[in-house]
Amino acid sequence: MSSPELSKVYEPKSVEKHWYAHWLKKGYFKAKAAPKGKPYTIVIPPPNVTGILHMGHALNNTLQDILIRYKRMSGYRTLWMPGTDHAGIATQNVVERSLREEGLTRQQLGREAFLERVWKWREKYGNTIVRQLHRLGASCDWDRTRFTMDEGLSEAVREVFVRLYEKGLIYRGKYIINWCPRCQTALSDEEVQHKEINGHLYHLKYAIEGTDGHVTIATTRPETMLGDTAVGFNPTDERYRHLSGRTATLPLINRRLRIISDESIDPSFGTGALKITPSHDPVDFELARKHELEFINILNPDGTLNENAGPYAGLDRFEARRRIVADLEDRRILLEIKEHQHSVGHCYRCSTVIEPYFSSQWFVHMKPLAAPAIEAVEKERTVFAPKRWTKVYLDWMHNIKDWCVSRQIWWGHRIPVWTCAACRDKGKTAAETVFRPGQGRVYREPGMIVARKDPKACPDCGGVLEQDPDVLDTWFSSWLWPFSTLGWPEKNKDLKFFYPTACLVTGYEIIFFWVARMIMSGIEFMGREPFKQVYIHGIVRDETGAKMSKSLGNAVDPIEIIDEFGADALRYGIISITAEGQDVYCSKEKFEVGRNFANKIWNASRLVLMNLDTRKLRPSAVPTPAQLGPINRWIISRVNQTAASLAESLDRHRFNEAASTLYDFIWHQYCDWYLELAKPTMKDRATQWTMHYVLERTLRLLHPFMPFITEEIWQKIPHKGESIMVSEWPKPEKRRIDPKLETEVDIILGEIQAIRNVRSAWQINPKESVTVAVKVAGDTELRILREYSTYIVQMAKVSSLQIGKTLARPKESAVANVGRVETYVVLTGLVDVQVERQRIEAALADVDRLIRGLEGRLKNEEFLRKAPKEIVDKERQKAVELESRRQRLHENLRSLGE
RNA sequence: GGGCGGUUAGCUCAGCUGGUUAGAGCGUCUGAUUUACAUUCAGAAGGUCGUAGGUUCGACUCCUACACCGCCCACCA
Repeated sequence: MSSPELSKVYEPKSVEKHWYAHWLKKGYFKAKAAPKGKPYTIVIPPPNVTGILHMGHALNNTLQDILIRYKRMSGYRTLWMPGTDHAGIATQNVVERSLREEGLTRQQLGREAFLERVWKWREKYGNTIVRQLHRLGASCDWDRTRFTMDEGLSEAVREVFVRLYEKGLIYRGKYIINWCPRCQTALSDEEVQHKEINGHLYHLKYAIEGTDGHVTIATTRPETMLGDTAVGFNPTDERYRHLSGRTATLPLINRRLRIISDESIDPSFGTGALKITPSHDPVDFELARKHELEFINILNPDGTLNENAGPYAGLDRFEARRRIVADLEDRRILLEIKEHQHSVGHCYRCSTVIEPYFSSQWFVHMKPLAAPAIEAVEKERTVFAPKRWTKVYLDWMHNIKDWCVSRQIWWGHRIPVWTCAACRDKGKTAAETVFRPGQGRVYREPGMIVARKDPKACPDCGGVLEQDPDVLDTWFSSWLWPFSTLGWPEKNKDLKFFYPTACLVTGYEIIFFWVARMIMSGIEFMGREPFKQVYIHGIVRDETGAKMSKSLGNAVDPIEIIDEFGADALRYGIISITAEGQDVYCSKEKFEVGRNFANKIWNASRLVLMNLDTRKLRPSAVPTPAQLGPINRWIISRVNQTAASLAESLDRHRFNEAASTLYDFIWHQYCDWYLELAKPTMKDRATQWTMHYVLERTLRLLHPFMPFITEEIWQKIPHKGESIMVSEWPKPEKRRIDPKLETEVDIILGEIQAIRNVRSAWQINPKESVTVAVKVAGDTELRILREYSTYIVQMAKVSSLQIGKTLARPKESAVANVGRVETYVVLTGLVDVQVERQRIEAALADVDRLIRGLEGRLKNEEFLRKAPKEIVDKERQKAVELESRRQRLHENLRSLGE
């Protein structure tokens, strides 16, 4: 950079662009495996290719970048692995929407042409989020960017499918699954969001064949009655026992229904009698299997009713509900409609009400995979932070269900299963009816082939093969992310060096979807859990607590914040409000704090640069302690103390604490106190050396949080090395930490504040100097105050300062008490006795209150006996101090009376 | 139905293993400003830490119950 001068206000835009390009060019983000190095790996939670950066991403990625930059500076071989996720359903939806604007459907286009469109779409828009991450300052190794649909990762998916299949953990089965009629695909249980809905409970009367009687059932979905094949009740239920073995008649279409009894039916719900719809309800499905009932599917994949619905065929499910309710009412079959709140499943991608749907799908049997993953967390080989998520994880894992992995969409990894129609037709039994997953037996169907490489023809008969039309759940590729991105199944150096990763940073909404499954796959395929720590952060919400979303229009756009305030301000702002694991409430104003902070740092640096004689300053020529003097030594001690507490905060993932430690140090200690104290001596070598030492160190400490501004300033002040981002993380220099000195300086700062307080209370013009007398109790204070008196004079605008142990209170003076020091500020002609009396009395009341509390404790035998000695001593000392202050205040009051 | 998180200054939130005179930012009020910064400086006001019990020498902090807000899980036909 040419000119060492800084502009008056920090302008992030050009700075950010310049340094990010520079870092990229220099290859600082690149990770190289080196057998002797210590690895530190983070894999990015791959954002959807369809995604645009929102505040959740900003938080998630800032956290990762802080860790990575911190560890990089600390000497680790860091790899932050980036990439994106093909997001099957979401991406397909987006592309279909754009097709619809052209009046087209994917079916009209056909599978291949549609997929071409998706790839084109991804070429055009898929990089948006990556570019946005650049603007955030993310130091990912971009050359390694992976995509879940690229060649290598697709190979990993195949390999995993086949291995699991060969282990007998993958099978096809006909089950009730969750069906989204809009996306027209199966969903896993995790992809269903349950919402409380105010619905209705309909009581319907089913006639009993051969009698005049009837049975009344209750249902929330009356349209499903068309799929009923039985009626049930609890065997202990006296009301219905007489119906055992009889037959009921389904209204409207007069189907004959068996009447069964089963313990699982709750007699206290509704009427105690249950209509059984095996194809459209998971509970009924189980009952039907047990009692060997008939399965009747009444739905088309798009949610309309099919030919089994008789007169209602072709109607949409909700329209059918209205019509059926009306018809039942007409025929006096509908006895009652009750308000009824219940939870209804919705598609997590499009919010459509899902239907339990009977169909043939591929499943992964999870129990055997879960067992070692449970152990990994129980034995703390993988640790959650905050800890409470451990239980959430374990509960889910202990109750894990088989994973439905087939999706009836086109965008995704095609299921590597083929069927030879000829061989299938020759086969006699359907193997799936006897297959038991997890028994070490491999699932087989006649004519079925599962293969790593696309087979050309049937290996048995040479006949034509047809591939399963379905694709795999997107999470079936994401769960391999920590090792598939490193080249697995190939064995290579990177995989060996960078796996397992150090820390996974993510939000709690994907613990089941992603985190748990990665732990399982990591152990299964790599033999080791994929990360040592899982840091779970909160979700970003708006100021009313609503989840931010584009559709609600409440989203604060991170890119807008970067444009207006700068990336560092965004990063600082979002981190400063992130208490461990707590949700984040976000509004634009929060980022002003970050901008102001950046500006403060900028201007402090300007001041330092304006005064620094960069030609004469030799950072290596350390002044002696005597040359430095107390104030320089104080700030040097402080910065090292700050470095120590910062490292601790970071290691414990207390990011907001780390942020506020830096804020407080830079703003209040370095700027407000040190630089102001140092102003008169800024041309001195000791001060110059100190200003620079502290600033340079501070910039490095701050760099992981605010990478751009720190690089910009660092480059303009004397420094060692070519970039702050590859400079060394400042370890605290313990020998420069001096707690005794800090206590002394604190007394002086308190003294200055006390005088300022008096001045302000009496409205003394800041330009006017005051005469001050300070009475101290002991020799220590006397020494300290004398030693630092020039600073008091300077900072509190004092013209004459008297210090002594036996001073009389000057006439017409106001008094301030701090610790064991009493300060008189002369206010000739200003003192209003009444006002001063009130001030002293207020202070006295305060002291009295504290003394009462202390005395209570010190008179308490048990306290004296049971409390630790240090605490008791501390309290005693406090009591002595407060007592002397009380006396002084009383004296002050008396002297007012003159 | 089970579980989790929250309830602290007007607002938004820190406060980690019990011992401080309970903190910050924003907002409010008082005052300042010919060069580091008004994206600023100095000072101030403002809190019975959701409620009720309990443990303890000592509770914002630990325990129990309750209330309200939010979230997650569960086959509430």
